[in-house]
Amino acid sequence: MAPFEPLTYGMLMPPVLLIHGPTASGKSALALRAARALGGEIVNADALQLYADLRALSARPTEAEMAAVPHHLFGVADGADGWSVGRWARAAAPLLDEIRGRGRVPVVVGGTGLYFKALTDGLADIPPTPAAVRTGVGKTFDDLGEARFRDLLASFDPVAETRIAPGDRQRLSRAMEVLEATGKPLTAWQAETSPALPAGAWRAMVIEPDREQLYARCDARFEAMLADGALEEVEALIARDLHPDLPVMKAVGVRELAACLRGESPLSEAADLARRETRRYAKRQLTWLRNQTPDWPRITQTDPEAAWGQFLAQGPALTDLR
RNA sequence: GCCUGGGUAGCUCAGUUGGUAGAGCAGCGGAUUGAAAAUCCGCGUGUCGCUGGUUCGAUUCCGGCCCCAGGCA
Repeated sequence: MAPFEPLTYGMLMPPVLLIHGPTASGKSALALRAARALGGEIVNADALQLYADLRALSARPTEAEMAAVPHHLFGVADGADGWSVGRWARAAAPLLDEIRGRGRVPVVVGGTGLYFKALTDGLADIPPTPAAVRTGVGKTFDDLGEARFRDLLASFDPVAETRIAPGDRQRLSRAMEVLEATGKPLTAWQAETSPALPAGAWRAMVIEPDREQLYARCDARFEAMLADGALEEVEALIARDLHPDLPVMKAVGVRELAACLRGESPLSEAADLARRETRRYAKRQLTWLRNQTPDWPRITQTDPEAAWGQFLAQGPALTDLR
C-alpha cells in the first residue's frame, strides 16, 4: 500500500480513514480504537444509524462511547424525514473538510457501501426531485406495467433501460423520475460524476470476518438488541404511524417485531425471522465488499485491538496517517 | 429380544414399475449512482445408513448388519 500522496488542496490536511464492513463485524469498536489512536472523530456512514428513532435496533454507539470521542451524523435524522445517499453525502463532505481543517482525522464508519462509494467514486450531482414526481411515476408504473413502462423509459433514456435488471421497479422508477424532474436522462447525470474525496486523501479498510463467526455474532447481537429495548423502540416507532416506504420502517427487525407487537406472531418467531434477515443483509454486504472494494485492505479480526493491529501491520506507518 | 414404521440436500420430506434423484425452507453466487438495513437477477449444494447378492447397470429388488421412533415383552 503506497503512502499518502500530498493533498492537492490545503496543506498537511489529515487524511480520511474509511472503515467498512458487514453488520455485527465490530466496526464501531474498531472506529473507536482508531479514533483514539489517531486523534480522530467518528463520522457515521450507516443509512439507519442516521435516525433518532432506532437506537437499539440500529446498534448505534452508546452514550458513553459518543461522549468519549466526538461522533457525527448519528441519530440526527427524524424517522419521518427520509434521508438518501445524496443527502448524506451533502452533509458528510463539508463535515469531513471541517474536521480535517481542525487537524483531526475523520474516521468514517458504517455498513452502507453506497455511502462510501459516494465519497470515493462520487455521486451524480442531481438536484432533489419533488415528492409529487415520485408518486406520479409510481402510479404510471402501476398503470402501464413493467413492459410498457420500460418502452417509455427507453424512448428517452435507452442506456438506463438496458442497464436495469428485470423486475427492478425501484431503479426503473428512479430513472423516470430524474428524467421527468430535470428533463435530463439519469445516465447523462451519472456520466458527469466525480469523487467527493481526492484519490490520495483517504485510506480504507474492510472488516471481513469468517462468515460462520459473523453469523453467530449477528444472532447474538439481536438478542442483545432485544435486551436493550428494541421491542419498545419499535412499539414507539409504529405508534408514529409513518409511511411504510420510509427508510426507518425498512430497518431489519422492524417488520418482524411490529408483527409480534400486533399479536400476529410470538416473539421467538419474530426473533428467528429478524435474525435470518440480518444474516441475509450481512451476506449482501459481503457481496458488495468482495466486488466493489476488492483492493481495500482486509481485516479479519473482530476484536478492536486485534483488528487495529492487523490494519497497522498491512498499511503505512501510523505517522503517515497523522 | 420380538413386531411395525422409518433412515434420500443443512432441515422437513417427495420420488425412482432398476438407467446415480427433486420440492419447500435454510443456504450460496451476482448486480448495485438520492428508499442501499433498499431494490433486483441467478444457482440444488447429495457416498440416496453400511455391506454383500442378483443384474450390463442397484438409491430402487433380495440377504445381513447398524441407527432412530413407536409397540410388545
